[in-house]
Parts: sequence; structure tokens; C-alpha cells
Amino acid sequence: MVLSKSFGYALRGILYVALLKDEGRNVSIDEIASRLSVPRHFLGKIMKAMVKAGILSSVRGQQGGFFINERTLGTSIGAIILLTEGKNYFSTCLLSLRQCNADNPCPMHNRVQEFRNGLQNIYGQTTIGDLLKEDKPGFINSITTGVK
Amino acid sequence: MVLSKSFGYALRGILYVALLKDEGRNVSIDEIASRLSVPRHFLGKIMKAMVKAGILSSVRGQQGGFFINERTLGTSIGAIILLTEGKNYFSTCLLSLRQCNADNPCPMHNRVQEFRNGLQNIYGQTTIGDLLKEDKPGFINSITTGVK
DNA sequence: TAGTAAAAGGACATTTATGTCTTTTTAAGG
DNA sequence: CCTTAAAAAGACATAAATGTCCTTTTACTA
Repeated sequence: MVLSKSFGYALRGILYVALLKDEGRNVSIDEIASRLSVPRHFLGKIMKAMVKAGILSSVRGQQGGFFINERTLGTSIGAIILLTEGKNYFSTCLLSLRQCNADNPCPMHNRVQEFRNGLQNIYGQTTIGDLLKEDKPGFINSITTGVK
Repeated sequence: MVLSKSFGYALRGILYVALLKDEGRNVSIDEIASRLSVPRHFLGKIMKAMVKAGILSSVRGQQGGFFINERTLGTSIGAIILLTEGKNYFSTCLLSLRQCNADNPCPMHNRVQEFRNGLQNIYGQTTIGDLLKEDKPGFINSITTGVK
């Protein structure tokens, strides 16, 4: 697959929390999971990972939940990919070869590198805050209708 | 971006057979699997799928094995991706949203579409024959050293 | 300070991708 | 024919990703 389901859940989850940033409340995992139609406990683990990575915050207890912190809006999509897909996402060889890089390219390497780099740059430059700025009327809807 | 192991096996398998096209013999699954260091039976299924799709040929029995046919060299990498990843590989939404296309784009869609299209075009235009033309001394080696 | 609501944590279950083994079919060669 | 070597087919096994459930910790509230 292009990106894992975990990535989609993570991005939609953090976006949902960020979208509600002016409501002055913490957002519970129950609310997020039900609005995004995503498995509650699985999402919980992913949100927890983002909290652990410091790009989102949470508090336990009554009135607890998730909320953005000083890093959230500046977090790049690439950082979330790193979290869910691991550090080799943009460098794994397309032919599953051991050694494949600019010095020792596989038969596909040079042909696609330009576009892989382009994608990586876009992902690295685009932040949660950037996506929020696109907040058109349909934006919330566009993240709440998940696939399957 | 990031393709399955099955795709890597398929491409390396068909390339290996194509590379030996002038030897005037059929190439057995045992030879391919051992040269590519790929699971024999798993590779067998993938090769069979390519035969079924008509982009490669095979004969059973003694002296049997795989060999290229009139379509092999003109087969695009994209066609093999279609076989191993399914028809939605280039159109699945990056946020795992149900509806995401040019008319109804998700927050990421427009930002990455240029590069996704670029990749898709490269994959669609590049054929097995094109890769063969790169047959430098290290080419066979470059497909035989698989990862993990 | 007891009750409650929330995240965190961990064990278990299911599904999908990957990998292995055995049997069947088929063709060539003696 | 009979043996042999090969792909094809299908059953089974393992690993990784995804999903569910239960318990623990923590903070608010009454």
C-alpha cells in the first residue's frame, strides 16, 4: 500500500484535534474515533504515540483528552510518516534490493528518484498548520469520511 | 511509493528470465528463486500470475520452465504494479478517505498529485525492454541481491 | 475522599501478506 | 509405456498489520 492505515488514522486524528483548537476543551478518544469512524482502541495507541513523540498533548482523568501543543501546528506530514512508517519509508529500494542508492542504484532508482524526492519534500514542508489553513466548509467532512 | 515484496519478486523474476532470453532454454523456478534468493514457492505463485496475465510464458514437464513471449519486453512496470498491488495503487487516498479525487480532493490530494502522476507516468512508460537496455555489467547482480 | 471519566498499558483476536509443503498435471526422454 | 523433471494447484504455517477487550493510572468533581 502507499501509506499504512495507521498513518491515515494518525493524520486524521491530529487534524481533528487541531481543528477544534478554539473550543477550549480536550477532545476524547471516543469522540475522535466515532467522528472519524475509526477503531477506538487502535486509534488510542496511535494518538498515544503522537503524544509520546511530543507533537500532541493529552491529560488523563475527567475532562481529560487530547489537545494541541506548541509543536502541533508546525509538525510536518513527514514527521507523522516517520512515526507510523518508520525511517526507511523514502529510502527503501523499490525492487527490495539490499543496496540501492545514488551510488549503487537499482534499475528503477534513477527513473523515479526525482518524484520520490519531490514527494518527500512536499511531505517535509507541509505542516498540520498548513492543512488547517485550507479550512473550507467541507474540510471536516473530508477527514471524517474514512474508507472501509 | 513503497511497493509490496510481491512486486519486487515479480519484477526481478521477469527481469531475470528476460535477461537470459538469448540462451535458448527455459528457466526453472528453482534457478530463479535460488539466484534471486527469494522463497521458491511464493515466487512460483507470482510467476504463475504473470503467465496467467499473458506477459510471460511457461511450459510444464521436463526441460520446461519460463520464457519471454511477444508481450514481455513491451510490458510496463505499471502493468506489473497493477498485477501485484491492484488497480487502486495510484488512486488510493493518502488520508484513507473514501472519496478523494480531483473534483473532491482531500487536504493532501492537490499537494502530491503532481508527483503521483509523475511516478505513474514513469511506471507506465518504462518497459521491461527499457530496463534490459541498461544491461551494464552489474545489472544481473543488481537484481540478484535481495533484501532480508 | 469517594466516585467517575478519561488516557495509558497490556493481553488477546483477527486479517492480510508472506512463506512452506505436498499433490497433481504435463511434457520430454529413455 | 515408464521415469523424470518441471509448472500448477491447493492446503497449511508464520509473520506483520490491524482491531478488540480488560485492567491500571490519573485527575476532576461532588
